[in-house]
This record gives sequence, structure tokens and C-alpha cells, in this order.
Amino acid sequence: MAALQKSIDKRNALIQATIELVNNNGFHATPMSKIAKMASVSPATIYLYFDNKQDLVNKTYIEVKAYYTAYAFETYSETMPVEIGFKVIWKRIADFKIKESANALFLAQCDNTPMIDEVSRREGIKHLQPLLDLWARGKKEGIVKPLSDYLLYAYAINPLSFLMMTQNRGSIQLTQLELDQAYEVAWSSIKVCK
Amino acid sequence: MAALQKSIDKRNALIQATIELVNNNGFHATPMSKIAKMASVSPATIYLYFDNKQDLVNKTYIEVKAYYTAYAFETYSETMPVEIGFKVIWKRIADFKIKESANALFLAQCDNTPMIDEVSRREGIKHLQPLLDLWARGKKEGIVKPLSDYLLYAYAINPLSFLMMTQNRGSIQLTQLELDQAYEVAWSSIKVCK
DNA sequence: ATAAAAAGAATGAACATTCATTTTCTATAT
DNA sequence: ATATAGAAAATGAATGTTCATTCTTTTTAT
Repeated sequence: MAALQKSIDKRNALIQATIELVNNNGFHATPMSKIAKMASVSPATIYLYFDNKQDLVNKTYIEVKAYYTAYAFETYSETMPVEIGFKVIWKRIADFKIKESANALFLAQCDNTPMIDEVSRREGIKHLQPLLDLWARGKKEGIVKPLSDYLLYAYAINPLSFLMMTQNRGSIQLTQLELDQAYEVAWSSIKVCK
Repeated sequence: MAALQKSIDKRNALIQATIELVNNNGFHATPMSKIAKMASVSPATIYLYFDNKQDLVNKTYIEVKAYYTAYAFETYSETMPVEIGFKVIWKRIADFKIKESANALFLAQCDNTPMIDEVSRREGIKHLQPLLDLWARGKKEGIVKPLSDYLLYAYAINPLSFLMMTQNRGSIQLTQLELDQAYEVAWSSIKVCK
């Protein structure tokens, strides 16, 4: 099969270059020629791996998103009690946003921009299901507030995006203390008060 | 003075067109020619009001941001008790995100993108001071948790951006009930528990 | 020896910006 | 009030560049 013979390394280099350049310049200011140069490849070669620029950025988005969700749930198991499970997932997401900030930044840009197809966007959302299941369980057990998933996400998870963005812009440097505080606020905002 | 004689209506039309087109297509996919057409103006005319495309988008950002903050603090007074003051501001911001969703969407895109100069970005941040002052007062009175402003903002205000974004994408329709719930979560996440 | 993969150069379209003219406004003189 | 000169504002049509994509040729691997 043709695609399989092509070098996976080149494909990865292209994806990485796309992430880095789009993060720094935005989609509109990253020409294919620069992506090619950064990946040490001819512009024409990009078209052996991707249909066109839009396809390149869509596929980059989907791959990064898949990596993100795999990372988020890596250490989680559905047998964990709700509070433990949430903590495990939350910490992994925080970890991702800090350690994989280029990837996280790229996702944030895609999620707040018409850069990505609706189709690819929907594709990227799917993988969050385990968290929604956890919340459903938590609600049933009376541990998690009976709020919509969107509200829970807005308060428990999304603030991490803002903190990551701000840190990345150099305005703040998150300390371990602040991260712990952030977790406490996140959990307290969705847990049922005794 | 030359600039003052030019039609303020045309300038406004250009700003409005920029907001709408950038919201729908992103910065990279909105040519000056389209902005001109939507504002019923010749492309050349844009350059009588703005230096270039970057300047146009920077100035649009600053204007929308100023409008946003003015709106947010419209009904707030520094003599209000902390809890009341916060509620007043929060509700106004929520109002803005819903009623002025085109403006809010534009700001969200600017804030998550390298579309805007650092200079203009900093310019836009300034106006949030009354909220930071309110929090300082709240901390002193032992009403607000002793967290950094960024953490407070991340949990008390930023979730509204996510909810607005999601609603705008058609995934949800915020009801009054949900808005009230959102407020309760916001306040409970920053207030000191008794 | 053949076919896949990659390359560099070429192509053509899109676009930001400028240029040369025309239109509109304003202030003054009648 | 009206006409008009001069300036400001606005325009549509160029200009030159940038860039996504394709074409033809070369390199690499089997």
C-alpha cells in the first residue's frame, strides 16, 4: 500500500512543523513553503502525504486531539471511585497543558477559530466520553452536582486552558502550589457540598 | 483636522465588517476586498482610515475590548459590597457574551490567536482593573479566597467564554436556569466557605 | 530495471496595497 | 442665495508579491 511505504518520519516532521509554525504565526501566516523548510522537505512532498493545506491542518488537529485524550485517560480506570477518578484525570490534563504546551496551545487555537472543518472538530470531541461517564456516575451517586456536562466542563476543565494560555504568554508562571489550588477550586466547583 | 472629517459611519461599517468576516472565516480568509464590499466601500478607502490590514484588526480589537469592559462595569459601583459587586459584574459579562455574541466571539478569537500585536493585547487588558480591585477588597475582608488574580479569573469569569463559544457553535442553548447555576458555581468557586 | 518517492522549478490565482482620476464637500466671493 | 475654486474623500483599476499547488525530472529502493 502506497501510503505505508512513505516515511512516517517525514509525515511526523510535517505535523510538528505545522504545530510550531501555526502556534507562532497563526494559520494565515504560515505558508506551505515554510512548513516544508522546517520539516526539511520539498513543498511538493507535502502533497504526497496530505491533499492540501486544509487537510494538513485538519489531520494535525485530529492527531493532536487524539494524543491529548489518550494522555488524559492514561492512568484512569473506570473502577476508580468518582473523586479519585476525577483527580487522576484532572492532574493528567494539567500535566499535558504544561509539559506538552505546544500541543495544548495548538488545540486551543483550533478550538477558538474557524481554522478547522466542522467535521474534524466533531471527530476530535468524541474521545472525551470517559470523563462524561465519570460525571454521570458521580451525579448518580450524589457526589457531583446535577449540572449539564457543558457546565461541568466549563468550570472543572476549561480554566486549565486559560491558565496554560496565560502562562505561555509569559504573564504568569504556575507554581505547584497554584496548581494544587487550581485543582481544589475545580473539584469544589463541581462536587456536592456536604 | 483631516481624520475628523472622514465619515465615522464608514469607519464603523469597516469595523463591523471586520468582526463579522473574521468570526466566520478567520483572519486568514478575509481579504480586504471582502471587508470593503461588506462595508459598501472601495478597497482603497480602507487605507484612508487604517494603515493596513494588521492595523485594522488591531484597532478593531481595541475598540471591541473597550466596549466590552465599559459594558461589564456599566452598572457597578465601587461602593457596593463585595458579593453584590461581583454579582453585578458577572451578570453584565454574561449578558454581553449572550447579547453581543459577535463581539464576544471576536474577542475570544483574538485572545487565542497570534492575530493581534502584543502591544494591542496589552492595551486591551488594562480596563479590567475594577474587577481586580474588587477582588483585592474581597480578599482583605476575608470574603474572597486568597488566590492569584489569574486563578480567580480562570474560574470566575473565563468559563463564560467557553459557554458562549459552545452555545455559538450550536451545541447548547443556555437557559436562564443554567445561567443562574453558572453564576452560583462561579461565586462558590471564589468565595471563602463559611 | 522498474516503480515509488522526492525534488526544484514553474504556474496561475489571490491578495494587500498603491496610483491616477473622479466625486463630494466647504468656504468664500458675488 | 448661488456659483465656484480648492481641498478632502472616495473610487476602480493597476501593481507587484506571495503562495498553494502542479509538472517534469531526478533520486532512491527493491
